[in-house]
Amino acid sequence: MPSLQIFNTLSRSKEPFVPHRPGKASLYVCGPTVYDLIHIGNARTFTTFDMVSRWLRVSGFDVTYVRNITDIDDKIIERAKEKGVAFGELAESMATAFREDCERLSLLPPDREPRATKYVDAMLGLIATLESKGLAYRADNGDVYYSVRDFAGYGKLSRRNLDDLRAGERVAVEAAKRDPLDFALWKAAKPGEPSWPSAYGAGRPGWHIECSAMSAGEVGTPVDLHGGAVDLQFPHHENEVAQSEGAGHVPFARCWMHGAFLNMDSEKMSKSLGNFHTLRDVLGQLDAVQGGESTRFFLLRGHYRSEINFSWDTLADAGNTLRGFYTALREVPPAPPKAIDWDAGYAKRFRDAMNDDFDTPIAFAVLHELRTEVNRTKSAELSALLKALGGTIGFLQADPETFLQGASTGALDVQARIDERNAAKKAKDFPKADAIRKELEAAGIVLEDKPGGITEWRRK
RNA sequence: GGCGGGAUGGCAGAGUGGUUAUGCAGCGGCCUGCAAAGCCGUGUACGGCGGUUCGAUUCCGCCUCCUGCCUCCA
Repeated sequence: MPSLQIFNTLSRSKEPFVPHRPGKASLYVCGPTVYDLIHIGNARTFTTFDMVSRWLRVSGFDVTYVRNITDIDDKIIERAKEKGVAFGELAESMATAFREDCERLSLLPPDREPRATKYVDAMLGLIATLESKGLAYRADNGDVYYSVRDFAGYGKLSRRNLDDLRAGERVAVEAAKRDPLDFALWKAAKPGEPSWPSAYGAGRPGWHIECSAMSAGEVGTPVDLHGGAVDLQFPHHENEVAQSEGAGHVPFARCWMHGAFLNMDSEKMSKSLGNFHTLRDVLGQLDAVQGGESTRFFLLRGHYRSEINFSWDTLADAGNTLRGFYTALREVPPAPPKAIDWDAGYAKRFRDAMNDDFDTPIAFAVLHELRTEVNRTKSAELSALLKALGGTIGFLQADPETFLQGASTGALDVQARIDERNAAKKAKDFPKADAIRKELEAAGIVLEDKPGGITEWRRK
């Protein structure tokens, strides 16, 4: 049986997944900085790792999934100031919004969701260790920096040569740094800013140190899998490695996973380009019942290491495809669930695809073939298998009728109109029956006459 | 300047040295009072130029174009 293979950024190749402790799997994902609502690109990354954590569990691992919340950071301070609220208040409200957003996409809550503000002591401990090893220094401005050139392995994750980097090209270099590439571990507090007491004076943690501290604190080192989107590869993850391994946690992570971007019109989303959608914007345009899973499907039907392009058309396309699955489940009600036999047929092919670096496009192709066979054979067993396989990565668990009928039809009493139409049909008044069909279609409702005089309906 | 990803049929999206996934949309057929759903059938697409090969979309070289990172970034 081919075991799970994962593309490791460290080696730039697929490797068998072998956790540090047999049977256990630890997964640490860099979570949101809670200064604003998440956008559809963030949603892609979190959905990817939700899929990963589910598949690890299905594969039999005892999984500990950690996804932190960064609730102290420059952007939070800045945004809170603009809004005239305490930084903690803003962080709390955005964390709540994040939780709601995750639910809409059927993201399971992680096992642990540590917050940076609860880890300040651990971060300071780490900084002290780095200082004692000569890897950190206190600068004249009160900040504490990591001395990048003193860590021999710097650049090994992102494959960068220190001398090739163009530090300061886009952002002014802080004058207090010994080397432009050094990064802040601890920032001295400016007046009015939130701060914590420390041996370096009042201040707050730098951006990268929290993940080093929280990962080690929650699951120890090495963590089996550490994930995020590609943009975190450098500098964030590179700096995490420098901090943790510099402090003696070697290796910090056994396998690094990086998800590709979701683009807008083939370009990276960014606020300055104005091509930016929050997840809420997107879901707000979609059917309230179908939108969440349709979006999840849209996000996972491409491979996680391939870029995907956002457009309303492809989103709608994903929704159509998903409806096809639910139609099959409606027409052929699944038999009671039972354990999946992974050693044969569709399940084996599905598993082999997922085990090949989470190849969801192939996995869905298998599901499509299974769907066709369900429709052809009307087998309740196969229908149950379809639902079960979909369920392993968080799909097809809704009631088919509920899903297909979508959100509220408002004041329209669909069933009353169907009854009227059926009466007309019985009286052979086909013009009237067709008029009712057209009227409902104009309202976005499609009627499907079934044998035995039953009429079902669904959202167009 | 350094390092990286990619160009596949109308769209989305895999994969492979030769039988060229899968889906959505379209078209034809069956079914239906008409539809819808479903099933069946249908589309010889792999950026350009060379090379290796009996044979390349798949390997190699060059070129063109798109795109990412180089301390805000999912």
